[in-house]
Amino acid sequence: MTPMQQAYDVYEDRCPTRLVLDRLADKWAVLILDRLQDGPVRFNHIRRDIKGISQKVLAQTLRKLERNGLISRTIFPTVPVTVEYALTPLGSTLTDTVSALAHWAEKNMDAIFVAQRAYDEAHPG
Amino acid sequence: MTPMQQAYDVYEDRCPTRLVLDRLADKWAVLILDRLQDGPVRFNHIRRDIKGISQKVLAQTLRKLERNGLISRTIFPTVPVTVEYALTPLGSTLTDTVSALAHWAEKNMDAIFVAQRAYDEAHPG
DNA sequence: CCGTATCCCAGCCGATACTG
DNA sequence: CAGTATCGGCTGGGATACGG
Repeated sequence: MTPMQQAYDVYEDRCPTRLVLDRLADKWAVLILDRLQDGPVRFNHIRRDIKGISQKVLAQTLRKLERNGLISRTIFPTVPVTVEYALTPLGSTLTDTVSALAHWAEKNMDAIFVAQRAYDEAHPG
Repeated sequence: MTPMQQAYDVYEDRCPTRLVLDRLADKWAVLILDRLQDGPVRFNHIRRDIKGISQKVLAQTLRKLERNGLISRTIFPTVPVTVEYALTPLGSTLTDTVSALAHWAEKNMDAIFVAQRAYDEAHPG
């Protein structure tokens, strides 16, 4: 049994890899992390930049990322209130790691699309 | 706008990173890929090793991985039939990349759990 | 041995409307 | 500006049963 499998048995739903993957799997999470790489950004600024995300889902996703210590939330008592989101050091190291995955994806996307077409032709219906 | 965001705009649901992430996000996918690292394995062998997965979900997940060219499916016309699943070269390079993520997760799991506890205490209810 | 067919439910996500 | 409340659709996954 490999470490990965053992980890899953031991931690069950607390397997570290699953924990991280579940966070990254959120439809907009990686995009949000990416958006924060250049520095702190306000809520509606993110909303405008990431086209198609709703207020609810943006708030939800930000909460999850915050709860896992990947981003920070800072409130400025202006009128009206201003809130800034930023990568934590932890979140910053994660985006570095995710970049490797993104590079793999870009490098191999053609191979994946070829495989998909081949599979779909070989399995009609 | 960063490359990642642009990629999302251009490819929409065909963004390479999302494509890969969606595959890895399947609850059992990474565990299956991990199980195949030592060589080809038969269906029920995987099922036994990965405790808790149902036949339906195992079959489903294997199909998705196969469609994306990450694993191969070989049928031996024995009686009863034997089927072997194995990592493709493409799948093998992906698991290498995923290992980096798994290492990050293990290395930082404590920090994540601390963040979660802190968040939950700061946000009761 | 290797699957598919069904039914069911929890959770994600979207749209819309409303508030400090 | 930065959210919450509500409703509703869709899909991933679990349980169970059946077929080649």
